[in-house]
Amino acid sequence: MSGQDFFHQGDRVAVLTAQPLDRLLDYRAPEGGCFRGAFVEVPLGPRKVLGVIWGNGGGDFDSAKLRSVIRVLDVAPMREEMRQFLGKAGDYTLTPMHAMLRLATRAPGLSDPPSMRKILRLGDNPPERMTDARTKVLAVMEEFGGLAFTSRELAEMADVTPSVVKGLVKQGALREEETPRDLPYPHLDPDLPSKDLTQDQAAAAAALAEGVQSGAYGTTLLKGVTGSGKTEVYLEAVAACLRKGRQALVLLPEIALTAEFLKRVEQRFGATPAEWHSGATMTERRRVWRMVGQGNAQLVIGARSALFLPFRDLGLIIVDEEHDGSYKQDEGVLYNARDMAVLRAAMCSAQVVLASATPSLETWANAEAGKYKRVDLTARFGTAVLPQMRAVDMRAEDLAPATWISPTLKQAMRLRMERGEQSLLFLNRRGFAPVTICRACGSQVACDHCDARMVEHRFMKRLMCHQCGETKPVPETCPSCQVEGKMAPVGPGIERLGEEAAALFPQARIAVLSSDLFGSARALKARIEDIAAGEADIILGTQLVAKGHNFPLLTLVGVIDADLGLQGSDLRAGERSFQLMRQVAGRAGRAERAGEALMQTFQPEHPVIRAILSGDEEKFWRAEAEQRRQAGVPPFGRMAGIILSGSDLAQVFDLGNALARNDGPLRQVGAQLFGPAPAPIARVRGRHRVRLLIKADKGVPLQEALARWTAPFKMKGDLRLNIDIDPQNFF
DNA sequence: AGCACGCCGACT
DNA sequence: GTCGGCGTGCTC
Repeated sequence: MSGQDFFHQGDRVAVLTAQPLDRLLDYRAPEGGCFRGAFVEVPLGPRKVLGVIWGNGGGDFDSAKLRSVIRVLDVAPMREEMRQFLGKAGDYTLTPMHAMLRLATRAPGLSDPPSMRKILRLGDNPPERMTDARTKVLAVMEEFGGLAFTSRELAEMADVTPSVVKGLVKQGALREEETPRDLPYPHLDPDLPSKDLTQDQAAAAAALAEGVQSGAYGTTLLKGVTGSGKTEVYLEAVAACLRKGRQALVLLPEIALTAEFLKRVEQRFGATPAEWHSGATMTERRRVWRMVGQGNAQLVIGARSALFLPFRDLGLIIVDEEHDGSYKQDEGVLYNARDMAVLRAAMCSAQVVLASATPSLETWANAEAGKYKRVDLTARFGTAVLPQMRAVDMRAEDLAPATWISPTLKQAMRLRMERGEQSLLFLNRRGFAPVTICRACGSQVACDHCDARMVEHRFMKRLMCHQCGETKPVPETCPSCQVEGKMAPVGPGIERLGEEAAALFPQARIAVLSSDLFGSARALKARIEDIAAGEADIILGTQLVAKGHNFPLLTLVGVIDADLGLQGSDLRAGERSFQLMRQVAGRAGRAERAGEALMQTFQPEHPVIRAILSGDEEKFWRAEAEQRRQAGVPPFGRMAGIILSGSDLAQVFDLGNALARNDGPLRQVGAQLFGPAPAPIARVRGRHRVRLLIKADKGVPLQEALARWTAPFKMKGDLRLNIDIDPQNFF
């Protein structure tokens, strides 16, 4: 601990604001003084901004010019461990502190006083004249005496008009009270009966609970195949955490999954927990933020940004589907929520549970090295069994041009149709056709703003760039050679696959699940529920369907192009294909019927395909780990990506070359520099992008070297430099 | 981030 | 003459 924790009026204090200044500003402590960590409002130029008392003032600023903190805000002060967490996370990701503070204050109305509303309590004077309506109201008050209702809520619950309630208030039978509008979340009861756990599950739950009870930091990989009851198991860890009186956080990769998850929490703990994600309303966000800080929210279900909520006593973080790519933020502050969860837990002596059927190689290696504990769930819950996995060798299949469903797969689907079961076809390509080509000159339609091909979306009758979202009509004449009527779609997208399936099975009910076909997460969720209830015979899906939805009638999964993602220079391609296919295969046969997974591939002897089919995951990971170790890449070496962008390509490249010429600080730590080279998508929204890649041995102070290296470069005009530590895609 | 200051072009 | 373009720099 450095320095004092309380500052008297007039003391010099250093304040961190969310304004993009790369230093703290000194102020005088306000009337009444303030504690370190207090959220305050400070004058900055002509404005008032939010800040946090960070510590003693530095002193090199003219004291005559010092201004005073305006006031201390009425929210829980930032805790010491949170300040440390922000500092370390900022150091790790090379993010300036003002941006870290912004992450930690993503709630509206922090500088407003807590908003109030009128609620009703039982008064001292029973009403002189009793009526039926009045009896009903008072009965409700008796029954839920401890709870607070507004007059509208009370009237609704008692099934009377608001004027009855008003009359009772006037008589003094009820009295009005001002309370904060942001109410504590309902109490969750960890001692409600849990679902029956198998022996395997109970043992796993006990192991996790033991960690939580220790009250110390620890990370555990909870590895369980789809349907093994991971959720039930880690909810027991949550129960242990709640019993200890500490708060818990469950991170989910996909908003669409939260609704289903909330139901399970309610079943287990008797009430709904707090929810934090981008879709939440302002009011909800404000309530969550404040209640979490006061310790009045025991459990938060959230997206990755929930990691930056001001927990009062966080004891457990669950990262569900920890391998999911969406935990890596790829815009603004670049951080990986999985790694930040571990960091935050270490700072506040909490436990982390990384749950996945197909862990990331990083997590697998950490468990292997003994840095993480590992708990395996092997048996599938109930009577469900793992699907049979089989490759369909596409070289031997007789396929008509512009079709992608092999006879073998078709036959398997027909069988499901006859049995009244569901089939799912997986193709990770949105739209109708990934390429539109001119049959006269061979040119492909590209985006005008990016170096990406335009993807045809037939349902909206336009071409779309998946990079920037730009759309244009499908051209009649070739933009390149002006020949008319020769433009043709090439390759399959999920929509086109839908047409093929409809032609093969005209009587089947076909559901296409692709993110761009749904306006809202709500609509998507509703559709998924319908499908789970049997509202479709054939389901076609992109990435979306690989994410843990439960379809009881599903017994066949067909992977249309298992080779997608195997090729290319992306180091993680093998890992990703493996995870995706295991996950998708796990979709089949979750209930009592046995499932089957068919993978259409042109290279059935590829090690990744073989590892998936063999079902020997450990073998796959060991081989993959060995490859990475030899290449000296994560998790056995360190990497960082630099993305330079700007509207003028020459300027961007000049900067890249200047950086490469002056790489002294990098060479000092033995790091290698690659590039500059055009980024794979070299242009996004009219901005040119150039990429540099840095590779270093594990254990070198890479961040520090990067900071020293890039600091001398001033960004002129619209030039931007972004540093991505541990990049996910290092093309 | 905002918001000032400031130094050049085309208007009432 | 002055209104206004956005480059540069400051905010305790």
